[in-house]
Parts: sequence; C-alpha cells; structure tokens
Amino acid sequence: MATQLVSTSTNFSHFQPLTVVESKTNSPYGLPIVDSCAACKLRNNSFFCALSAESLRDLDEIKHASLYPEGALVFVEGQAARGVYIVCQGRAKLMTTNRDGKTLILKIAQPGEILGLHSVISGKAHELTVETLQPSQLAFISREDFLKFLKGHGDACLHAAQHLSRDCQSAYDSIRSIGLSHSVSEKLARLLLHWSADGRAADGMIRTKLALTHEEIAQLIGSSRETVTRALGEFKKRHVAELIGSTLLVRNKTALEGLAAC
Amino acid sequence: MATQLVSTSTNFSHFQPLTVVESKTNSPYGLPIVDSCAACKLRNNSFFCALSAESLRDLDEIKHASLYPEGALVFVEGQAARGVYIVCQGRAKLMTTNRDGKTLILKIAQPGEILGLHSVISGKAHELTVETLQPSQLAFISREDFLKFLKGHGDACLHAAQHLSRDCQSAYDSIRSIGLSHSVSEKLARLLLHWSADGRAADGMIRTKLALTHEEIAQLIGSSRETVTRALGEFKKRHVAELIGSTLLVRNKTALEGLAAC
DNA sequence: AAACAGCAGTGATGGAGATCACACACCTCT
DNA sequence: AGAGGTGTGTGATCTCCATCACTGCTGTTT
Repeated sequence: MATQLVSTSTNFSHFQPLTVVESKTNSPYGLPIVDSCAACKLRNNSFFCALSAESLRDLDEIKHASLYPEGALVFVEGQAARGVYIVCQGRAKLMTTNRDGKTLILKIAQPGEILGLHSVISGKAHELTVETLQPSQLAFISREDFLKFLKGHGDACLHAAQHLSRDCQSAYDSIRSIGLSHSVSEKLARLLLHWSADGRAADGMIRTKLALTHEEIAQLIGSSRETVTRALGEFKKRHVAELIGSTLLVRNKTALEGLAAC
Repeated sequence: MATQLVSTSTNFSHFQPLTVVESKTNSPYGLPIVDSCAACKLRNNSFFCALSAESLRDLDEIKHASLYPEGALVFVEGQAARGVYIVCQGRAKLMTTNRDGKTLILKIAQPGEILGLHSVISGKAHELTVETLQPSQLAFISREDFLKFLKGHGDACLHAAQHLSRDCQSAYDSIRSIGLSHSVSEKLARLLLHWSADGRAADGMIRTKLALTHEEIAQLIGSSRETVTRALGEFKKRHVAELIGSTLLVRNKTALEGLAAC
C-alpha cells in the first residue's frame, strides 16, 4: 500500500488530486501517517474500522492512503465516482452548491466515515462536493476493488448498508431541521446542541472545539452570514451560548433546548 | 404466506394495523391480490423485485402481504422498527412532523420500494411516518427474518445497499431543493418537472397522473397551502403548467425549466 | 334538501430574514 | 509600516411568504 502526499489545492484549482511526493517517514501537515488499518492506533469502532480481522487485512490490500492539506477538494459534485475515501484522520465538509454559488453544507465527516459510498454503489456521479477542513488523511479505494471487496465479504456489505442508513438518517435530520423550523435561532440552537453533545462539561457549562466560520455555520443551517452573527450575538447577550475563538461554550443548556424546541 | 386485509384506519386512529379478514379470492379496495413474487405480474425491475430466482423464492417464504386502505398509517415516527414493508401496489407518502403539527413530505414511495429499511438496518426507531395515498398492498418482513435473509443472500444485501443509496440521493435532492432555492415558485417548478419526467408527451404538452392536494404539494416543498395555490394560479395564467383534476398538464416545459433554474 | 366536511381561490397584513453597505479587528506578507 | 486578505459586528431596506380570515365549490352523509 502506498502513502501519498497530495499537492496543495486551493479552492477549485484542480479536481483530481495528483501524487507529488512519496513519503513514509516524514509527517507533512503535522499528521502521523498510518499505513495499516490493523496496526492503526486511531482506530475507533465506528463504521468501517470495525470489520473482522480478515476483512480488514483484505481492505489493507486495496486501499491507498493520501494526505490532503486544509481546503483540498476531494471530489466535486457532478464528477464520476472513481471510488470511495475513508477518513482516517481530519475532518471534511460535504456540501452541495447552487447555480448562483450559494452552498449548503450537509455534514461534517469525522474519522471512520466513508465518502462517496452512495455514488460508488449506485454507479451515478457524485452528488456532493467534499472539501477538507483540516489537514487530513484519507484512504482511497477504487470502485472496482471496493465492489469486489463487498461481494466477497458479507460483513463488509452489511457494514456498508449500515453506513448508508446512517447517512440517510442524518440527511433526514437535516431535512427536518431546515424544512420544519420557523426561525434561524431555532436551527442554530439545534446545531449548537448537536455539537455540544460530544463536548466536555465543567461547572454547568459545556465546551466543544470546533473551527468553523460564521459563514460555514450559515451554510450548515441554510441561512446568511449576517443573520448567524446576529443570532449568536443574541445568544451571547442572553448568556445562553457563546463562540470564543474556535471553542463553543454553552452556558445554559436548558435555555438552548427551549430555543431549539419552540 | 398469508394475505391479510388491514382494517380501515383514519388518521392517527391506531398505529399497528391489525388483521381483520382473511381474504385470498376477494378483491377489497379494488386491488388484485398478489401472493407470490415469482408469479407477480406487476413485477418491475426496480429494487427488490429484481432479485435472483433463488433469493426471490426465499423471500416469498418470509413475507406476509397485507392490504391497506387509503390514508392508513403503516408506521409512525418514533415507533420501534418491527420490520420492512415492500410496496407491491399503491403509493404511500413518507413524512416527518414538527412539534406544532407542521409536516413535511419527503417522498412518495412507488411500487417496488422498501419502507423502513434504514431503521431496520440501523436498529433505531423509525424516523419517518408512512401513510398510504391509495389502497395499497404491502409485503411485511419482520426484522429478524429480513436481517437473516440479507446475511444469507449476498445479492440481496447489495440490493439493499443500492436501495439505501437511492434513498440518500433523493434525500440530498430534497435538501438541495428546500435549502438552496430562493422562491416557492422555483421549488414548485422543480417538483412539477420531476413529476412530468415520467409522463406522456403529446403535441408539445406533457400529461402526468397525480392525485395530491395543494396542501400535500405544500408539504412536499416546505411551503404553505395558500402560497402553492397562488403559485399554481400564476403558472396557469402564464400558460406554463396547470393542474386539472388529478392530472398535471405541462404546457411549456422550457419555461418551467427556466423558472426552476433561476 | 340541508348540513357538513374537505378543498381551492383571494385579499390584507406583519414580520423574519436576505441583501447591501459599511466599519473594524486581526492576520500574514512583502 | 503599509497593504491585502479574511472574518466579524451593525444599520437600513425591501421583499417574499406565512398567517388569518373569509368566500365559494365540490361531494357525501343524514
């Protein structure tokens, strides 16, 4: 299996990341490189990381790890699906774009998730654009190899189905959030609650790390940047929640829940 | 395999349909009853209908056909997933509801589609409510039987994954439509175009059968009944499209596309 | 027939939020 | 230091659409 370093790609510069440097020992972008799933220290039991030892070994055979800088486009809406990408480290945003440039972020992919699974399985073009939010390591598996792998490994196929069902659920959540709420504050409150779910609590307050701009938050809830700024200002004034640098601080969770429900 | 006739359930009357009458020869609700997938005249090559002969035979063993009247609730949001339902005949709307009663229709399920697949595979409660739009025949398969079936039949598992990926795609379409359009006319135009895709064309116009109220259309695009009425009135005045009884008549497809794009 | 329910058409009104237009704070370059 | 870029804070408008409040129009029930 090869570990590749993908060249820096600023927005929209090029779609197919190309191999630039072979690197097994160095650590560009400050990331530890992981070559083998079986030996991976970062393995969590989410999704594909939790396969049988045998399947994991076979998976190692067909995957190729690549490193991406922040802001790299992994694949783009409308592009034919060459294969799937497993997020080993880092985070990436899945988004879709309008003709007049308005974009909507559907989800922030975390380590362990697969990107491009639906397109590869359905055989259609990508419906989403994926852009890294941090320097990230992704493992690429070509469409043919992956489909062959699924056919040969029943457990992996079920895992894939489970992963897809999760994707469906999160998509339905988005639809409910975007389509069924009256105000922007409501959607924003729901989003902050969702994030604070995996944060650390301390003396009644919850802290969560997240590095997103107001613009990106707006794209997550289908609103405008200014409105998000105003709503966050309101939350801060009322001592409900606050964004300090890149950490979210929830001061009053129940009040936030009240705002999310109404 | 048993064919059951489910009692009439008006909205919200009861959640778990109960067996009322055994009927193999009669045809309640004016539906022809189909007992065996292998002998089914209505079989199309979508999704689960297109399985290998062997899988289809085994599927016949574990499924139970039921008849539902119009407006029957097949399952409800929040309910534990007992199993999946394959739509043999009829149509059903998949919807999600707000706390204050506002509902959003995500999709109209057609024959050949499976309902409740994600919930059964992920093991979580149903995220959607399903209500029949017409007298319908659904084939029920319990969760345990279905999961056992998937594990034993690789082709079926891949089919399930494909079905899920389709669901994802349609969910993403909904998100894009709801979240990224500026006006209601735009969303409505897109919806009408989508419907007219499987309609019959004749002297420049396209006719499609669909029996939905303005209210339901509003719930499909996340708008209000009055606004839909007004937008449709505008389309009619401009000779773009028209709703006559239960048929959609698209007079000027290019104009409609223009409205959908802008 | 009368009474009723469900649906469609229409006007008036209010408000939430998109949009435009700034000012300001903070980076990183040269 | 200055210049440029990126992200944030705020005010002023303006428009679209949800909502309310009717009037009809069907078909069904009694």
